[in-house]
Order: sequence, then C-alpha cells, then structure tokens
Amino acid sequence: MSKTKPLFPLVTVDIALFTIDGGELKVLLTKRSNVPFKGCWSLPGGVLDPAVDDNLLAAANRVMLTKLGLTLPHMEEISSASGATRDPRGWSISMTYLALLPMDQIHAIAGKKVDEIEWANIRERRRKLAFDHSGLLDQALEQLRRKVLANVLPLHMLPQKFTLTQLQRTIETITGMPLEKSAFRRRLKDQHASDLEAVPGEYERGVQRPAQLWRATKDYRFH
Amino acid sequence: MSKTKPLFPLVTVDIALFTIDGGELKVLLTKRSNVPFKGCWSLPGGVLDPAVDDNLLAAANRVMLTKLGLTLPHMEEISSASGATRDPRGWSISMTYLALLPMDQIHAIAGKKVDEIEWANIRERRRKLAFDHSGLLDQALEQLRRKVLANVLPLHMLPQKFTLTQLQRTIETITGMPLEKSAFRRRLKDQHASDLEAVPGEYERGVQRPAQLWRATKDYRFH
DNA sequence: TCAATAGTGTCTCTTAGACAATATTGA
DNA sequence: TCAATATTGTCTAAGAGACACTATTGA
Repeated sequence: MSKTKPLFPLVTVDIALFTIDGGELKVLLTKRSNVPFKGCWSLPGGVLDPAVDDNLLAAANRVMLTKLGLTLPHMEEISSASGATRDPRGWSISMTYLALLPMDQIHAIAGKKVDEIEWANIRERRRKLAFDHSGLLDQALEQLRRKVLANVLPLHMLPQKFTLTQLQRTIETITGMPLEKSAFRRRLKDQHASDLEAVPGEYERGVQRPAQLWRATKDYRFH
Repeated sequence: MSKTKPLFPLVTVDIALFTIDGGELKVLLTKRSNVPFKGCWSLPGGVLDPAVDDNLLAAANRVMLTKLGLTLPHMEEISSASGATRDPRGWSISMTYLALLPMDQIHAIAGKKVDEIEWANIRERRRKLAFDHSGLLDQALEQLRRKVLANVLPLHMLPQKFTLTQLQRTIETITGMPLEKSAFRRRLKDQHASDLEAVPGEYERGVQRPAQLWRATKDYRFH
C-alpha cells in the first residue's frame, strides 16, 4: 500500500454494480474477509488512498479494477453516508457509487479475488448487509430506477450490439413495469435518435423475422 | 474549537443557499477572511468537526447556524468534490449542499458575522469564486432547476402563507420559463393536493379580487 | 404452412397549452 | 364604473397507451 498517513476521518468508496442475468436484475456482493463485519456480505468497496487516487470517483474505479479486474462503462456518485457510529473503526465517510456492467460480461470478474463474490438477485434481497450497505444499495437502486423511468437508456448494461427487444426487456426488468412495444419504439425514434444507431446489415436471427442490431452511439452516457 | 486530531483528508461542507428577492433568484456568498483565497468570494462553508457533527449534513446545518444564525427549512446533499489539488492545503473532500431560505427571511442573517456577505443575483453571475465553488454552485443550481422543472414545489422559498400567484412567480424565476396560469393551477389541484392547503378565511388583499392564502402541509418536503 | 417474434399503423384517451370568460375588490 | 388581478372554463393539439396488422424467418 502506498498510504503514508492514517486517514481521519476514514474515507471509503462502496460500489453498487448492477447487471442483468437471466432476465433478473442483479447486484454484485462480496463477502468480507477482514474485520469489521468479517464474513458478512457487503457492497464491494475499499479505502481511499490519497497517494494514488485523483479523487473519489477514481478511487471507486481503482477499487473495482484492482479487486475485481473490472473496468466499468458507467460509474456515478450517488450519495454519502457519514458519522461516528456507522463504522466501528471511528468517524467515517463512505461515498456510494452506482455502476453498470454489460450483461455479456457477467463472468468477466478476475483480479485478485481475495473475496468471495455473488451476483445477488435484487428481487430476493432479504439479506442484511454489513455496515449500512443495505440502505446504500437501496439508494443506488432507487436512482437506477428513477433514471430509467425518466427515459434514460441503460445501454451500458447491454452488449455492444443488441436488439430493441433486448433493450425493452432490460428496461422492464429494471423498472418492474411492462412496456408497450409500439409506444416504446416510437419513443426511441422520437427522443433517442442521437443515442442509438442501427448496425448496417447486422441482424439477430432465430425462428422469426431477423431483428436489426443496434449499438449506442460513440460517447453515449447514462445521463 | 473542539477538534482533537487534524483531518486527513481535509473535509469541508459548502452550502449553496438560494432565495428569491425582488423577483430574482439569489445565492448567498461570503467573502473569505482567511487563507487560502483570502478576500475571495465563495459559497459559505466550513470544516467538518467530527467531535460535534453527527454526519456531514449536520455539519452543513451547524455551519449555517453558527456562522450566519440561520436554521434552514431545506438542506440537501448535491455532490462531492475531491482531490489533491482543489485546495492548496492538501487532499480534500468537499460536500456541496443545496439549501433554501424563505423569501421573507432574507434579512434574518445574524450570527457571528465574521465574513462579509452578499446575496448575488444568479443572472449576473460572472464572478469567479474561490476554490472550485463556481462549478459547485452550477451543480446546485442545476439540481434546483431540475427539481422545479420536474414539478417539485419550492415551498421552502415562500413565506408561511402565500398566494398561488406568488408560487407561480417563484417557479418562473427559478426556471426562467413562463407558466400558463390555468394549466399551472390545474396541475396543483391534480398533483399537489396533499402538498398545499388553503388557509381558511385568509386572503391577500389589494386593488383586485382577494387572493386565497395557502400554506405547505405539515411535513412537506422539497423532494 | 405454421409458429414465433420483428416491426409498423391506427384509434382513442388523456393531458397540457392557449385563450377566453367570469369574479371581486379598492379607488 | 374602471383598473387590476384572482379564479375558472373551454377548445384544441400533441403525446401515450391499446391493439391490431403486416413482415420474415426456420422448421
């Protein structure tokens, strides 16, 4: 470690990383290998290292890369949690981040897998997490749903090339609300012309009419 | 001061406090009386004191109370700013808060007025602020406008009792967009029945038909 | 031909904007 | 009565949901 001075207050970053797997919304959890809360499940996270982190967002990206080998297409600050009692080690600040992983990279986790990991189904979330992570996860999930309901496209959860039906299913899975196919596509044409582009001549085939493949335009952001 | 240990990283809170004055949106600025950026204008703020602050939100409220004598009806976390270079004193974290002051309390500022203060007109904002506060103010302002445009009522900027026209003018001032009186009132009736209540028998009088006075319902939150 | 899903068209209903009409006061 | 602003009503246009229709493939 490159830490030189002890941190006071203790500053950590915690990441709620979501993806879609088997038509279900999942979040990545890690089992803690150290005290406090050793053996408990928690959001993946780590301690700020001022010697190497340019800022807190960079710290979140570093943690996901070094601990899990992941470079994530979206990382967004959600909120802080702070106080003297939320971490037994003392007065602490945690910044929570919302991150998205493309569904075809769900098995890309490599890195120094010091911790046991699990993709937990959001709908079955009854497990109590370490620290105040249950609440942090709730906030990140709420923000994800709010944005998708507000018509922001979660393209970073899809493969590079995808069909419009895949996109529709992804949104339905996140929000829990069914979409009308016709109205959904009308909205894409009217309001997302600059977000999506058809991949010329590429189609997904099956026992049906081939489906046009689409991709996010360059520099698309989940904003 | 009750600080016992020096902070590392340095943790501060900065508050973008908005109100309406003379039909204009204003933000409270303070002139810094200490280094760094001595003599520069900045958002009011202060350093976290883990010995007395329950959390960062409490720190923001304490700073506004002790430095300016204000107890604010709304205080909301916006975002963090962090890094090694944004404050010459070293690696720092600042949490920005959005706060609202009722327009009839614009002169309520008392407290230990160690700093010179000014209500700066948002539309004339060309002044460069200390640290990265210009950007922080932009973010807070954007969030305020986003919420008001998304139909959240800024009741905390109005007096306890107000007319619907006052509310309409307030919203128009924040967003910069004119509202249709009829459609606006229809929206209030349809979507804000639980946010507003008429004050029975109380009217604002003038050279015109008296205007019903309204108040925010108990526990109304700007959310 | 049929099952299956892609993709499009159309009808209707709701909602929001535009604008007009009525209401009530002080001067 | 008039000026001024509060409050309400109505017409219309745009957008969204419901639903049906057509298109294209593999089996």
